[in-house]
Amino acid sequence: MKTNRKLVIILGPTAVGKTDLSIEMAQKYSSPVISCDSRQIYREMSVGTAVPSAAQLSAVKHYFIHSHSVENLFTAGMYEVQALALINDLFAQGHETLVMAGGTGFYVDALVNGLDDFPETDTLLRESLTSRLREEGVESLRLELKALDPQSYATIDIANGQRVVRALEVCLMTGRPFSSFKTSPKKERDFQIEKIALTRPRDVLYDRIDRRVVSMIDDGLVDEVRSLEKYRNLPALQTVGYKEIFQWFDYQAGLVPEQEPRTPGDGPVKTLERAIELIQRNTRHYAKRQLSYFRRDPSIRWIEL
RNA sequence: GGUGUCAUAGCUCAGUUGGUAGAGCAAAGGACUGAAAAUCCUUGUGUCCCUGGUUCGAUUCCCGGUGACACCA
Repeated sequence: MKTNRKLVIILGPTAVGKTDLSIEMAQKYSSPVISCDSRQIYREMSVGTAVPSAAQLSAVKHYFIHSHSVENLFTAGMYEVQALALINDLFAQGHETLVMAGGTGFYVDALVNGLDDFPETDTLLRESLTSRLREEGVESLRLELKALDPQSYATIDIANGQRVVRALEVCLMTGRPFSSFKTSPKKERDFQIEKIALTRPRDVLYDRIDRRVVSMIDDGLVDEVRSLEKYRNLPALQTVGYKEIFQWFDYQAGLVPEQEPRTPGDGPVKTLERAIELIQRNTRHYAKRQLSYFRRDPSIRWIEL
């Protein structure tokens, strides 16, 4: 049963200009902005995640920006639960239209369609599977999955170590095949959903990305990354803009063994300039993946800027 | 000015004992059910610097040019 309450979701690749539009629309509907971004959610990260400016944050109330800590694992499942609770709350307070914005397609899907109910992740089990993946390679984990859950083995991307670990982890934790959890139909939401994705010509988008990376450096990205050194192995820090600068720190600290660079595109990160180039490149790759994620969703209305 | 080395994909380079070529990176496309800014898969790309010669056939060998680099003056 849908009401005439509506959630407008603004999507698009990184650096396309979602923030400006989301604030404009939020003001139009007297709505806050509900962020849907897997990295801006962390309060320890600002420069490298391009969170909205202080002025923007004070102009409109934002949720899920700087709301969580990198110290605690945050997942799409948690986003589904927390964002849905917030949305229901805001509708109950009388909002008719709510504005959501962000670039994490998986979180949007979790919110819109719902995820199946899997048991809570066991961090230790995951760590042990991940180190097995690193030491033994995918093959061994793959065979174990084939025995425990042939259905998943046939369905999931078996070349993707992370996916194999996840499926196996659920099997081992519950004694049930991972695939047996994945049968639920899409969840119905009792409000309307409108998805709008922004896009720009590729060369314009890439140019915006390149510039933004340079301005992040000017805004103190290197210091921010340095201050997060103790967190560098946490999932939240596996982020474009942070990974590359950590590599540069490692090189400066002499932690990178001097080895023959196999290819020019792939040596140690010796200079800040090189780190910047890599951040720009990896951000372009990221934007491309976002576009490819959004493009398969037929319910999205596209706007070319 | 002289001698030598090199010139191949957008970039760095490999290769063809003479039968018009291939790696990495870049680029493009794709996947995605609790790490998703993560992770994984697929795919091209060419006046082989230019003229002439030898040859059935030259990117490959030879002559000459041009350019880059190194050394000697």
